[in-house]
Amino acid sequence: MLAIIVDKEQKKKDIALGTKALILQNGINNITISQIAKAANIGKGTVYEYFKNKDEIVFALVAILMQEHNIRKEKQLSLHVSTREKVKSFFSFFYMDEDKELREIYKQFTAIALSSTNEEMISFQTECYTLYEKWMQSIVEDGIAKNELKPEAKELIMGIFAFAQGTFIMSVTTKAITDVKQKIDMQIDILFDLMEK
Amino acid sequence: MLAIIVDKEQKKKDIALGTKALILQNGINNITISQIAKAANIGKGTVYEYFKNKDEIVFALVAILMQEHNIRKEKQLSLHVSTREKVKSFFSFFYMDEDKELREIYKQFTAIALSSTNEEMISFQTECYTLYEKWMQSIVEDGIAKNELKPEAKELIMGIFAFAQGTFIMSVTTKAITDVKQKIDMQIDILFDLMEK
DNA sequence: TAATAATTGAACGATAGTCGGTCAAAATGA
DNA sequence: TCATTTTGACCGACTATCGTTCAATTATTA
Repeated sequence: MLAIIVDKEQKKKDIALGTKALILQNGINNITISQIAKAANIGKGTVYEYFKNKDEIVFALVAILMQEHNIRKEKQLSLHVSTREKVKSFFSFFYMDEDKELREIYKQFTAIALSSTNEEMISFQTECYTLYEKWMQSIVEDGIAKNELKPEAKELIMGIFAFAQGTFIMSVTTKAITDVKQKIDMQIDILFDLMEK
Repeated sequence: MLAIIVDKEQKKKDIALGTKALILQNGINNITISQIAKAANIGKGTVYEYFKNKDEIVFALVAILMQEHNIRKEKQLSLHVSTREKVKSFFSFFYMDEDKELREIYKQFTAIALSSTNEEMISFQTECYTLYEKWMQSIVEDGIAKNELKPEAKELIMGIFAFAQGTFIMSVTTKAITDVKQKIDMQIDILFDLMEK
């Protein structure tokens, strides 16, 4: 009765990852579905069995890479001891060389998320934000419990998240911000100097 | 020698403003050049006499509206006395109802700026950022001179700019941030409580 | 072999961008 | 003043491209 059951989710991942290099090099807006199909070794029509359109491929790709990133990040965070270093390490995504590719995909995804109003994309971003919020809060609460930080720190910390996000966007869209690491680290240092007991 | 001399810059503005409603309602990606031409009461070919593509129209539009906004903002800022209120007022762009339309255009423009690498757009954004940086610094230096603020404030303030930018992006792309005004005002209040002498 | 899943690329439709031509205003000059 | 020339502005039919659909084909399993 049943024929091959292809693991649709796995195949989606394979296709998305197969087009990663192409998307990184040219940007999703500068490549065609035919190119994508060729890169993923499938027919043009097959692309549409798995994705509604080009944007969804970037979405799938960012979701895959983010998930991998989150696993790495969680491990990375556990390596640090001081609250300040944990927080700095958390935001290293925005400048570390090893995350360069993900940043590029994330940039393109942000552009898509800003121009379309896709409920799934919003949910995904919300989930990411909520996860990071959870991490951050546990880091800070830990710091407060250890008597390293003033209680006001809790409110400020999520602000750093928005700050880093904004710094990243501006580093891409202006010439005013060249050294993202310096910018983020400095802000964290100033805030911690104010927040520490 | 010359025939009809149309003020090209003025006409560009007229066309861009003529399509404003259309772009606000549907988003630049969901309208055609033909619709744009019709909205601006010109032929399709004429659009290309003034703009290279659709994205450039959004760029022109955001530039026009930003300029107007900056004039309004400068006046607005002069109405406040306390440094804290000046800073709050500066960022009201991100939530005030009167700036709603500009925010929508700005959102679409940001999406474009993130996906294309257009030197003119980058220059424009850099100029805007530089202008705001100048304003901000003069506000803060004033506060420091009046002995309202600690000298560290200078470094922190531009951080609020990135913070507001990031908050705006996240309010659009997630469900996690609903009240942008509350978020921004709160952050400014906490920071000022720390920065004030 | 039958039934269904998966795949495919040719065909379609939409549209961004081009191009040759038209027009009217301005410049020329007699 | 007025005929002629020049030129900028405007336009929409046309073209090439590309996203998307779908009928036909192939692969797989029972």
